[in-house]
Amino acid sequence: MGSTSPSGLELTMAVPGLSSSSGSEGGFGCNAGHGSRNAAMRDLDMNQPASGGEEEEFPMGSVEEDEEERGAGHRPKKLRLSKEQCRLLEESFRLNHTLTPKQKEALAVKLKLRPRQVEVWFQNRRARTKLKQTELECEYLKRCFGSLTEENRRLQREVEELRAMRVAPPTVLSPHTRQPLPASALTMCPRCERITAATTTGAGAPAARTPRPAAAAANPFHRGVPIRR
DNA sequence: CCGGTCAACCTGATAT
DNA sequence: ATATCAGGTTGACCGG
Repeated sequence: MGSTSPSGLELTMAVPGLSSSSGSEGGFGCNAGHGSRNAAMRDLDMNQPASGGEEEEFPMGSVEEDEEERGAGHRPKKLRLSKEQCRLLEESFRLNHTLTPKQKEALAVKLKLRPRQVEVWFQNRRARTKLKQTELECEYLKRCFGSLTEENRRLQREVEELRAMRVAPPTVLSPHTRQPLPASALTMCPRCERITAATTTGAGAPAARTPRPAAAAANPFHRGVPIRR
């Protein structure tokens, strides 16, 4: 739908290429919710006894009022936290994702909320942060899967081509004995792209090399991987 | 505390 | 302009 995702969650993700956000902006919902949700509209909610003009810092209707409604058997009208309440909650969440009972109490007093409401807010915030993070990880893994699948397909094709070509492995002579080495004893030097005898001492001393076949460019032996048969 | 869920509330799109 | 709808957000609750 049209709504831009408002969840400006601060996410830390152990996923390459997905660095966590700055965390400075936005926070979780509240007035940031639904993109352009304007404050005028928002704070005319049940929290506000319709005070015109400037936003009230901590709209009441949260602490005591809903007790009766709860008793009456239906949910109390939904509380909407003010910008300021959200800001403070976000701020303390940034400092700490969990609250000690003392902190909870203090924050509740400061925000004119019940400690239970503060507690619930933190629980929801943790849960939704985690959810968002999981979604990101999921996206990342999907991309990984995609590129690995593609790579796999490519390699399969290469194997098929190779099989079709039926190329004989190059003959490499031992630098010591001047006798042909078995293919299993050969590796491809990734640096110089030469086939070397794996057993050769003296780092990468290039072995005598047979001339490249015509299709050298496409020669799959030149991939920097050990050559096996 | 967490995960799942409910339900109030909000927004943008579309129909009338 | 207004009503309606679909879908997203978020405060609250429940069971484990």
